[in-house]
Amino acid sequence: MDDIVEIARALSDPGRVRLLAALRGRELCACQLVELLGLAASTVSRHMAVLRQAGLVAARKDGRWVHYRRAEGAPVAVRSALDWVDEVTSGSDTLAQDRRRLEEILAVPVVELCRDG
Amino acid sequence: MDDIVEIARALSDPGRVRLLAALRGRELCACQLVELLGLAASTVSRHMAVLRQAGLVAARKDGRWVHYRRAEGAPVAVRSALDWVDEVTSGSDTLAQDRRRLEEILAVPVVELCRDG
DNA sequence: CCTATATTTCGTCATGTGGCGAAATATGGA
DNA sequence: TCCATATTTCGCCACATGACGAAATATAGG
Repeated sequence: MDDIVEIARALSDPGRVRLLAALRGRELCACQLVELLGLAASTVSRHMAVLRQAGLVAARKDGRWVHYRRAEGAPVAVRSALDWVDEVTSGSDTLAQDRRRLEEILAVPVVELCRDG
Repeated sequence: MDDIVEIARALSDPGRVRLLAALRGRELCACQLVELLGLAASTVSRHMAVLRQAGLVAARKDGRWVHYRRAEGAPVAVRSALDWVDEVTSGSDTLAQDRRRLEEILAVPVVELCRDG
């Protein structure tokens, strides 16, 4: 039961749901996520730690950058939670806006994005 | 998105998950839920208010008693959330214990249960 | 009408959470 | 080696949350 509660807790914040939605089908580095949410890097880092702790996302370190992606081969609780998020977030206006903003972010080289903010 | 977050928040407490699990396939009155969780009546009442606010359960007043049940004909977000809970809680030890305890509680007439606590 | 009782609301307290900036920790490159 | 920079950890503050008991609110029944 604790795992369900932990997963639900991870999903009980708008920022974290936006992060999960952004990570649908792709890998993003921390600075891209910071840019998307418009929060302090430390705050986003904490959010990602919560999502990782719940088993929803995985991290891969590549030099100075950390790339996040959704968990693969995760237990059923996690997988169905992610499916639930996808199913339910399809009609959200905020997330549609995030998707557009993400296109802009992805157009900028990562190095430049991080340096200039 | 707000609805997802609200649902997730409602599920992010062990007591509330236990309440939802107990309400699977049956209606229970407040005092039975109080007895099951072993918390103060006021606390359980607040939990039920949270679950109701999220659209996960409905209440029916019958004289002095209030009977709670899972929401029916609810939006997709709610229905799939409940499915997720059922899917994921099947192997929980705490909830198995709750089911046994619930059998005992159901064996006692409601009037007597409320009066004696 | 008055009492008993089932439930909710309210006030309070301890604890958890989300935000930030500053400091600490890597790592790539000069 | 030393510097720039990407990320995390830490300390702090404001606010949300969960617990309780007491008080308020129904309602059944004498």
